[in-house]
Amino acid sequence: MAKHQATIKEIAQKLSISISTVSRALQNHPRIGLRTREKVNDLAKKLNYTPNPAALSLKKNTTRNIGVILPNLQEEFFSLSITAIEDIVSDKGYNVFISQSRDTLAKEEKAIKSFINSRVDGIIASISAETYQYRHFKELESFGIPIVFFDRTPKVFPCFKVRSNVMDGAFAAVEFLAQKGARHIALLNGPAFLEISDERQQGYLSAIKQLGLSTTPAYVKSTDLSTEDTSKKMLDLLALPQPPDAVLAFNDYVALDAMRACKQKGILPNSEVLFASFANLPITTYMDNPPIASVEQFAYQMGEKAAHLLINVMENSHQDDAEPLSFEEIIVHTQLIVH
Amino acid sequence: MAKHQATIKEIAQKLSISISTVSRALQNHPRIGLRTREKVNDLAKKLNYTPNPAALSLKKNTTRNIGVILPNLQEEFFSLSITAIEDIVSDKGYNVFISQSRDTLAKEEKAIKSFINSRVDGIIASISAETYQYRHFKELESFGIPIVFFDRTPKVFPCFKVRSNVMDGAFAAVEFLAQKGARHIALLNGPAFLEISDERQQGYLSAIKQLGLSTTPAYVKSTDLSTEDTSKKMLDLLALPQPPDAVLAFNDYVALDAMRACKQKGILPNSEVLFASFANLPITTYMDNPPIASVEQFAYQMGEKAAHLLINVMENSHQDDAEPLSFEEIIVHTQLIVH
DNA sequence: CTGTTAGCGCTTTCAC
DNA sequence: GTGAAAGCGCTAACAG
Repeated sequence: MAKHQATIKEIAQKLSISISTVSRALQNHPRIGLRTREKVNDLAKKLNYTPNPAALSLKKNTTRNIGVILPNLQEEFFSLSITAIEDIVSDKGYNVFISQSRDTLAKEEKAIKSFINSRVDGIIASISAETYQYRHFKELESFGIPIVFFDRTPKVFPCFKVRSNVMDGAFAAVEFLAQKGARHIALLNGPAFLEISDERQQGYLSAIKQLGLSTTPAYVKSTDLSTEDTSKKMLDLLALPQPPDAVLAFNDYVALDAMRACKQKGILPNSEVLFASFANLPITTYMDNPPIASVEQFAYQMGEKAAHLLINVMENSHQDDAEPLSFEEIIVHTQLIVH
Repeated sequence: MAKHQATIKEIAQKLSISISTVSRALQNHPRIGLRTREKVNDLAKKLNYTPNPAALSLKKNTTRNIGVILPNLQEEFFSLSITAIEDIVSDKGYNVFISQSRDTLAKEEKAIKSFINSRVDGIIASISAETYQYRHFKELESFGIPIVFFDRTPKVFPCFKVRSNVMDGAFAAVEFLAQKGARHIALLNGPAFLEISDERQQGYLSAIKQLGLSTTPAYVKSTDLSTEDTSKKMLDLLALPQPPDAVLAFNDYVALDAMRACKQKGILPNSEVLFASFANLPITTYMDNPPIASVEQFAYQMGEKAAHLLINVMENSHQDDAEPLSFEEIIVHTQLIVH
């Protein structure tokens, strides 16, 4: 067995025709004789020929590879969305490079650098909990590499995004907690420079207001998403003169960490303090006492949308004549799931 | 901003020297003048030059990309191990393509095909629950693409593998269950064509024997790892004339599914039927009633070993003079963790 | 110490 | 309908 992939040249030699004829035959070029075309295709199949992507890449200045940067794959939300991305783009003949930032800016920057060096055709990213500046993302522009942000989208700077309607979700969750009797509802939010933290806060505040409840700045905490910080912030809430009787958490993991902190203080989650959160992860269905409600964010669908959007942008930017697509924001609806 | 990556040619032109001089300067070739070398390196840095991987690939017949095929990333075991793989190989300048088989043979075959077409330098794979034949893996050989199997390794066919010592783990788990008072211990095992299912069974049987307990073939079930099949097999166990008072499950997810099936039958897991399992996944620490013990398999370390092994094999196979490495099997120790 | 050249695998004008 | 040749970006003999 030849430890070797067949080339167009070999096919040409074996068939005593020219390389260009083979190339054209393989592409079903109309001006190639039917007989030649068949001969070539047959031999190609027999030799397991597939074009060398490096050669194509050099020629077409495109790699058919995309990069995906996620905070971490241990979170089911992200593993679900990368599954969707993989499903969509592999259908279109793209391969997926994976890179986890593990919620550090440094790794995120490294990932971007590495993807630039690899000449990926595009990137999908969900930013790290530490990311407060976007220089590394801006750099992509100078290389003409499109990027679609996904779920954890940056504030201020205009870009392609796919995120879910967490404002509505937050509103619905607060409403539900109030309905369950809560009067002092706290928000255990994520990092402040994330757009989706803002959205949660807006939904939270507007529900509080509309329901005639009250809140104070001390009821709104921001965790860096680490177990330690989440615990700390939860304990801060519990130490308040008037501790909350309900907490809306940034996501299910934050809720779980916060609930554990409660238990350690001898406080029963969901009886003394109600918990609601975001993501509605499948894994919580195995828990005896999960948050009483969670805002479903449809991770898989979000991944699909992000993938489709990126493909659109990439295919568009390939035609030099076409105007660059203007930045687009896709908002996926949410749905409060009561457990 | 030029939507364009700098090339060696541009550098050469701007510096009025030849392309090969630039190439050599960039590689710090000894026979290049210090002044030239500095000039080149400075300009390269200024232009953000990085070599085009497609060109290198064509030249060196190597892509610096590896492929990883896993059943699915939702399982924390696999997301942990891919993290390790990523950490190790990216350090060595490799990129990671990801592909999930979702426990189907068809997707696994597709992934292999796609990786062959992409000319990956090597593959790490954990086989699907359906994989009973290895033709697709064997095909890699004819292309000289090395593969390292990982955790879910195939039986019979010789290859590079990294797996954990689940036999010892199974033994320890059964011993623990017996110590907790169990006398009728069942094994809810994984797919039969997996080596690691065999190992579990051997450990289980030898512990049963050594402890003077008894078992019957009806106490040994095999699930295809789907929630449905696991439920069914658990219900089968419960329907036995003498239902087991303890179950050793293939992994934590299987245990959780089985425990849920018990609850649905009104049977309290871990009081009427004790559960132990494999993997010891971090997520179970959030559960109020997880399996009472789980065999830690050190997913991250296993990923590291697999990555190191693959790198060794790849770097060795590059030197045509070198003998091909003979197949090697790395066994990672396990440790029973009591919850 | 540096330049010229061929070639990795492929597409695509340009020719006939 | 088919072939010759240039070129994508880079490395590595071979020459000097």
